[in-house]
Amino acid sequence: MKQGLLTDRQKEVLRYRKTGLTQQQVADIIQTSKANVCTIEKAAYENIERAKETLEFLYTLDSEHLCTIKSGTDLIDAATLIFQDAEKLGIKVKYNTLELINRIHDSNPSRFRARYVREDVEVYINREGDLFFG
Amino acid sequence: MKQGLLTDRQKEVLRYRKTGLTQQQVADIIQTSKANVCTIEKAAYENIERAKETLEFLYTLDSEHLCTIKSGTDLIDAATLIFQDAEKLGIKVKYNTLELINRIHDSNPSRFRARYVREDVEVYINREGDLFFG
DNA sequence: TACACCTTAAACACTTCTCTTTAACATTGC
DNA sequence: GCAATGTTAAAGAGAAGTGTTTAAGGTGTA
Repeated sequence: MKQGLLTDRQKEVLRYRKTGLTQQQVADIIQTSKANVCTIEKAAYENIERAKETLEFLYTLDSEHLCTIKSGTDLIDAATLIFQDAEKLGIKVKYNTLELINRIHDSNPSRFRARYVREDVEVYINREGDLFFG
Repeated sequence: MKQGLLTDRQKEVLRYRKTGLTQQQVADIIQTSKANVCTIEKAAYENIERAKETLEFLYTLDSEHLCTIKSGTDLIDAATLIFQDAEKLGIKVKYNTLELINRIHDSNPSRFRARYVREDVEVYINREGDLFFG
């Protein structure tokens, strides 16, 4: 079984690139074309994305769906909604309003503009009162 | 491109199993053998491991290993330990104790129960004092 | 012992990923 | 313009992962 998602080739490229080398320089070192370095690097980042998505799924696995924050909602109203729905389930949310709003926003900043939600956000909660946003 | 590392089949099995069903019951529902459910479930957990290893690699790419927080440690003691070890390396941690505890906890809430660590957590630090937990 | 539950190994068809080359296109800075 | 950097698409060979069956081996418990 492969260790991690990244191949040796992909790690090699990422390490060299991290030191500041250009794709061409890396290509010269590992004896291939710069186009290939680009492809390998891209595949590596796609794998990293997939790894993140996988762990997100894990979080939602021991959580249950709490509510959906509809597009256009004000973040402050969203927080109120979350507290209400959590209370219905008898779960105490681990965060206060300010922390909660920051957490929602940080989960994927591009989904918000100013205080407003731009696209539906699914909210999950576990028994400890942790929240996840999908 | 597949979304995440897990196949639909693997997620399906994990979800059913999470509800408490036996492998045989899941097998009946998804119309296959219990041996196959076992195989799929195992593959799913291997994929989850690989996802974790992948992100660990990412952290280590521009960070170095700082310490390991042992299972059973109190989060407050963990924070103290981190500050001490960072000082040994001559690196100033970017966070105060409260922020630090929140960051550790948020890195993967399921690894904690109340103030205690449920499984070992690897801690990485970079020259800017950013912390990562694997 | 018998039963329910879980795990493992081998084998197979099938699909997907990986690395590679080649050739073209986009962006930036001189 | 042109040189350097990075990106993309198409195509192919080889490698790796997936779901499946069958058959055997564990573990725990009534």
